Amino acid sequence: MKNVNKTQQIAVFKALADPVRLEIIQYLKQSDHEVSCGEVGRKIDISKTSGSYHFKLLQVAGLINARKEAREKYVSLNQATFDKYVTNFYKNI
Amino acid sequence: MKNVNKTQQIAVFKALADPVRLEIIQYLKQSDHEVSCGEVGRKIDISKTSGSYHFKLLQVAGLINARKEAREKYVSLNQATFDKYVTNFYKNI
DNA sequence: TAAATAGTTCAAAATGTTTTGAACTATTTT
DNA sequence: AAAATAGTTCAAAACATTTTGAACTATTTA
Repeated sequence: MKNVNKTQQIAVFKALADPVRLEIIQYLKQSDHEVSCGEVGRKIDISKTSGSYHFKLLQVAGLINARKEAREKYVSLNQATFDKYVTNFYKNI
Repeated sequence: MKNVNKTQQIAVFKALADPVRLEIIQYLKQSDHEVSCGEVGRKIDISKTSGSYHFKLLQVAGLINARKEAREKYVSLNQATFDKYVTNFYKNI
């Protein structure tokens, strides 16, 4: 695999292989600006503990950018990771 | 998600989220012609039971085409599925 | 026709992931 | 200062995936 880290490649696909996380990603894409974890969690109706778990996984995979401001954590999609590990996956195998 | 089946979308990412299956896919891509399950299994050194399990998952996800000829099963990548569910994923969210 | 080969199926064991609730930290509001 | 809000951490429970070996079917070779 060209230029990609195999461990991250698998973390990316694992992160995408879940309906809750796909909903999160969907919401973040259509928001197209930073939103708080709480806002996302409310919209897709998951507990805050579960949200915390899923946001962490997405973050470790590099699929989201996260920034903590005071009490709140703001997240947005990291397009570069999608490009490198998803969009260009087939080409780079 | 535009034009994609959510259940298949998740099956695709689950199928890709495993090191053994990534090796299989890698081998199939560089072979660029049909190869038997046995040949792949030998190259990446997995038991035939395990191979059978992984090839089935790839097949159910639509990522490989499979054809049984007599004793042997020949497989190849299904590029259309990669295009639709992986390469175009971000665009279609 | 017996033995070998390719692959599948099944159930059990081993591993890994996700959800839950309680307890926690840090910040903001009353 | 107390209460409320946003999010994290932890351990346990619930659930899902993967590996293993034995038994099986079907085909080919000796």
